[in-house]
Amino acid sequence: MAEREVDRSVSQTVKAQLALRDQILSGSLRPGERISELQAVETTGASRTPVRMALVRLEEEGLLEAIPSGGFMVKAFSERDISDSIELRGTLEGLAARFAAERGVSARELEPLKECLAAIDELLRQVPISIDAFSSYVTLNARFHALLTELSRSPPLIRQIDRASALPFASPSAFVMAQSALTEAQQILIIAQEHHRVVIDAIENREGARAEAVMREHARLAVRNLRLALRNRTHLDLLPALALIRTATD
Amino acid sequence: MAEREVDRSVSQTVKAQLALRDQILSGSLRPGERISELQAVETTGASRTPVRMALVRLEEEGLLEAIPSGGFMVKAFSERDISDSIELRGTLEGLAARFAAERGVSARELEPLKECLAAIDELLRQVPISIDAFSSYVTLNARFHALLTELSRSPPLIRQIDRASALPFASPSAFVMAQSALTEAQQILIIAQEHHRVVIDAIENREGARAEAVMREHARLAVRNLRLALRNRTHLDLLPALALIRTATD
DNA sequence: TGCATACGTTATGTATACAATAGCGGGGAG
DNA sequence: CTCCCCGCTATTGTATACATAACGTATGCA
Repeated sequence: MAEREVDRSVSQTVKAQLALRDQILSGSLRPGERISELQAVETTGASRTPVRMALVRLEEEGLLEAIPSGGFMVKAFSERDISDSIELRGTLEGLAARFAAERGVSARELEPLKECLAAIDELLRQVPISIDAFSSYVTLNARFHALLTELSRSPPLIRQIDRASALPFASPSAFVMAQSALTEAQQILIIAQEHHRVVIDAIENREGARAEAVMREHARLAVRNLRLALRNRTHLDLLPALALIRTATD
Repeated sequence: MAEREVDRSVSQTVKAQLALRDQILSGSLRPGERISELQAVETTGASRTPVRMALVRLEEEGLLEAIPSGGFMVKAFSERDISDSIELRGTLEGLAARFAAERGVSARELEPLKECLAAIDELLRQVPISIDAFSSYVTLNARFHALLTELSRSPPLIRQIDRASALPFASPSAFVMAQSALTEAQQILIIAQEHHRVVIDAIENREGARAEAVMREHARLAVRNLRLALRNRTHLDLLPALALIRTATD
């Protein structure tokens, strides 16, 4: 271990996990490909023990699959898997929105969400939206959804939604992007923004059923757009997550 | 490792995971208590590496919580956490039922579910139900729910439901039991059985919305019964899972 | 020529040794 | 008497050595 550079600021396990996840999502490791521990040790700089812990975590996270005879391989997802995951996440977010509405949320708690909303409005104002602005949108959208989830005040639900979001394709906005050119995508984002606005309103007025319904519709919109996107296959380069789709069988 | 008895039929990691889960659910390890690796090594018979892997898996499973300064502790759950988890699971099962209904299921696939149903009917016929019969019921009920989940044909959803069920309190029937004496519990089981029957019927007739609704109602019933059960505190000895409730704050 | 078996290589599963850190207890000083 | 600091101990994080099983290849026999 003479030349091994050890970064003590973060644990080796976390470092390995991040590095491996990166490799998977960037496509360096292809779906179905077996992950060699030895190779992972070389590329991550950690030793076998933390690498193995990282592999276990990534398996639980859903990115890897255990091979019966031993070791792990990168999981492959069908288009159906991905659209189901989006709907799944939407269903859970719907529950979160309902919990938030039923349990009551103070105006102060809604503040950050409204700020988020305003920031997104600002981004969507420019037509056509720029790539940079779109990238900001993705971040803000993720923030909005995370904040919304928090409003449920339900740790088990929040945890589960995190898990469902772990697979990167759970970010609906990225798929919207895939659909077509930016100007067309923007129209869809504007509809999505409308959903965001409605869910806030429903929560404010403590209308649980409406809050839930709109989040589910929100996900259904994302699924429809994913379908279209995969037909068109434009801007797919913006979607590292789609590198995980390799299976033809559905 | 002279005296170490190694059972080569299952991996040490799995063995350790099962043993630790058992200790947690049986209450040998109390919520909030730190799990010592060394101690776990002694009680499980595996060495530190597989024990650590097991701990990571149990953390991902939700039974353990990582301590910032290192190590793991047994997670504690509030009553709210548990009822939310039941509702969460019911929501996911509702989605599964809807998928099954919408995507279509052959009569042959429904066969095992109907057998399960019949077996449960048989058990419920004797009044009052015996403890043994109740125990069989728990098994059969779990089987029914697992089969139903499978019908969705959606690997991501199935996976997520498994995760949501990992926490043992997700088994609604066990909570029903907690409510009161067996004869009273039996009445509730009969209602639950009616739900089972309706969901099968809805799936057969491809009524997605109805299938989903009944599963959610099924979960809501379980939540109501949990609330009652915790007021009455009878038969709690049948509920090892409740050993996980320790927090007074909700 | 093709298949089966045996051997070797390689990778994973397991165990343990080593390193570092956090928590605790004791002792000293204010 | 109390509080703070230093050092020790116990426990986790990391690295590596060892065991074992699987896969591939080569060789021999049918």
